[in-house]
Amino acid sequence: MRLGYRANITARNLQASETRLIGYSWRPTPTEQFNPIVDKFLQSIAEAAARHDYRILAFPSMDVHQELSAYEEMMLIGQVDGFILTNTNFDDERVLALVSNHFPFVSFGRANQDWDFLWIDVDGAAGVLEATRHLVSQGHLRIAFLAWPEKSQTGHYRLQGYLNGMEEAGLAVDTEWIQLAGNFYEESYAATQRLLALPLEHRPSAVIASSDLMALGVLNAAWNGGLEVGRDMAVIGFDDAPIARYMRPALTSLAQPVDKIGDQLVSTLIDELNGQPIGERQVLMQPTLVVRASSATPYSDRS
Amino acid sequence: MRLGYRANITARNLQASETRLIGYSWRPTPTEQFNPIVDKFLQSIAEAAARHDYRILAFPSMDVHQELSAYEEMMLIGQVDGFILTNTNFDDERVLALVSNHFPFVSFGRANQDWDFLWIDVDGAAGVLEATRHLVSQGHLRIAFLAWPEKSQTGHYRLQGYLNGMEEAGLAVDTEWIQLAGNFYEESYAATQRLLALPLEHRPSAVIASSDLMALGVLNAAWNGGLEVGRDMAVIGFDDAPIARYMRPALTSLAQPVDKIGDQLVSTLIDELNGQPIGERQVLMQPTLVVRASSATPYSDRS
DNA sequence: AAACCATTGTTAAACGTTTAAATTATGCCT
DNA sequence: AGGCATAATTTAAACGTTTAACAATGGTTT
Repeated sequence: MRLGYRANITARNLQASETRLIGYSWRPTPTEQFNPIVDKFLQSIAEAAARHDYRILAFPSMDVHQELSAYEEMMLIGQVDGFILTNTNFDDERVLALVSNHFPFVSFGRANQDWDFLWIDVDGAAGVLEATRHLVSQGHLRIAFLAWPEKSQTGHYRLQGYLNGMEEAGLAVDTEWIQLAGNFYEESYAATQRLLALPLEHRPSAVIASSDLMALGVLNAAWNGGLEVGRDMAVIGFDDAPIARYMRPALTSLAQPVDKIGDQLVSTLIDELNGQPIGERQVLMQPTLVVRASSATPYSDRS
Repeated sequence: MRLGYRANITARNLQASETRLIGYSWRPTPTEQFNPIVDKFLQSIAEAAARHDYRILAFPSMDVHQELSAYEEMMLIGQVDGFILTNTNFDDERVLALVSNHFPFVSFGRANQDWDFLWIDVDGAAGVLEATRHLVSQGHLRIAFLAWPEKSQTGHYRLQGYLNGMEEAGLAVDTEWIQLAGNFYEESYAATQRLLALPLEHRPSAVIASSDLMALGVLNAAWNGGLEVGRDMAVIGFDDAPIARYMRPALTSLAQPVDKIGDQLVSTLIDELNGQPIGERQVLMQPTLVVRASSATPYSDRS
C-alpha cells in the first residue's frame, strides 16, 4: 500500500450507501436588506459537520415554487443524507414532504404546533420579554413594538414576548404602540414616524424592533425627528448583527446563540442518521440581551 | 421503469468518475467584524453552479495551519471536482499546492504576479481611482486614505488607486494622509482621530477607507469629533455593504459585482473541468462607485 | 505428532449506475 | 421462404471501495 493513499470517497459512499453530506439551502437576501447571521450560521454548521466527518452541500433556493422540487430531487437521487432547514414557517411544504418521505432533517425554526418533527428554535418570546423587562427597569412606561405583519411564526413569538412583558409590568398597551411593518428599513422608518406623531402623552419612550434592520430604521427616524436615542428614546433590536455595536448610538439587541444552534442542529441530525435516540426532539434556546447605549440611560418621564 | 425514478447520484458519479461538486471554504469572520459579501457570494456561486448541474460543497477553514491539509485531503479522496478560492494572497500555499497537483480551481483574488493560474479579481485600483476623482470633482484637495498594513494584495491595489488619483489631479500627498489601520473599526476610528488632530491646513477634508467597516469607524470618529460628515468631511468606503445606505449619513462606497464574479468563477471552473479552452485566464472586474450623502455635497475649502 | 485455535492473507460479492458488446427480434428485399 | 441489414433488447464489464467468507500459516496444547 502506497503512503499517502486515501480511499476514494465516491466508491466508499456507494458501498456504504451514504453520502456524508448534509443539504442546506437558504433564501437570498434582497440587496436592500441584510441577513446578519447567515454567514455565521453557515460557518457554524460547516464546522460542526466537519467534526463528525460530514460536509455541507449548499444549494440555492431559486424561487419559492421550485424550492420544494429542489428538495425532492435531492432526496430522490440520494444526493444528501439529510437536510438542515431554516426559515421554517406555518404549513411549511418542505417539512410536510420530508416527514412523509421519512427523510432525516432538523429545522432551525418551528412550524405548526401540532407537527412532530425535529427542530431547534430561539425563544423569541423570552428574548423580547427580557428586553421589555430591561426597558421597564430603566423607567420606561410607554413601550412600542414593531411587529411583522406576515403570518410569521418568529414574528408572532416576538410580539408575544412584548405583550407578556407589558402585562407582567402592569402596563396597558396602547393599540398604536404595536406598529406593523415588514422586515424592511423603510417600513420601519415610516412606522417610527407614526409613533413620533402621536400626542406626547401617548408617544412611546422606547421601541423594540423585531430585527436590527428595523431598529436601524427606528434610529434614523428618531434622529431625523430631532430625538437623541439613548436619552430621549430607547431602542432595542433583535439578532445582534455585527454592526449593532457600531451604530450611533450603539444598539441594544438580542443575540442568538448561533454557534450553539449550529452545533446542536448538526449533532441532532447525525444522531437521527445513525438511528440513535434523540434526547430532546424540540429545543428552545435562549437569546441574550446585549445592552448598549441605545437603551442604557435610565429614563425619567418628561412628558 | 417506475415513474418518478431517478438514478442514484453516487453510483452515477462513481461510474463517471466525477463528483459534480465544487469545494468552497471561507474564513470565519470575527464577531467584531463583518463580511458584507460572503452570503451574497455564496448564493451567487451556488446558483451559478446549479445552472450547470453542479453543487457547492462548503467546508470550514478551521485554523490557518490546517487549512492546506483540508484542501489536500479533499483532492486526495476525490471529494470535489474543483475548488473556488477566496482570500487569495501573496505566496498562497493553496494556489501552490493546487497548481502543482494540476487540480482544477479558480480564485477570487490575485496572488503573486508571476504565477499563472485562473483568477478573477475586482480592480480595486480602478475603483479607488474613481473614488478619488469623484472627491476631486467635489472640490476636495486634501484627501486621506486608510490603508491596510498587512502584506495584502487587495490593500495594496486599493492604495495604488488612491496614489494614482492624487497624482492625476496634481495633488501632493501628505505622508500623514496615508494612515495604516487593520480592517477593524477601532483601528480605523483611532486613525481618523489622528487625521483630525492634524493642524487645520493639513487636515484632510475627505477620507477614503479600504472597507465599509473602516468607513464606519471614520463616520463615528468624525461625528464624535464634532464634524458633520457630508458637509464638513466626505467619506467613501469599499464593498457597498447592505448597511452602507442606512448609515448616517448614507455612505458612498464601491460596489463589487458579486453576482457577475460568482457567475464567471463558476463558468470558468466548469470550462476548465471540461477541458474547454478558457477565454481569459485572468479577469479584472470593475467596481461601481455608489454615490450617497457622505460625499455628495460639493466642498469649498474653509480652512 | 495430531488436533486445535488464532492470526494473517486472499477472494469474491455487492453497492447502482453507464457504456459497449453481444444477442435477439424485426422488417424488407430478392 | 431465406437471407441480410437494421433495430431493439439483453448482458456483461467497469467504476473503487468494504465486508464477509474462506484458505493458509504458524504456534500452542493435549
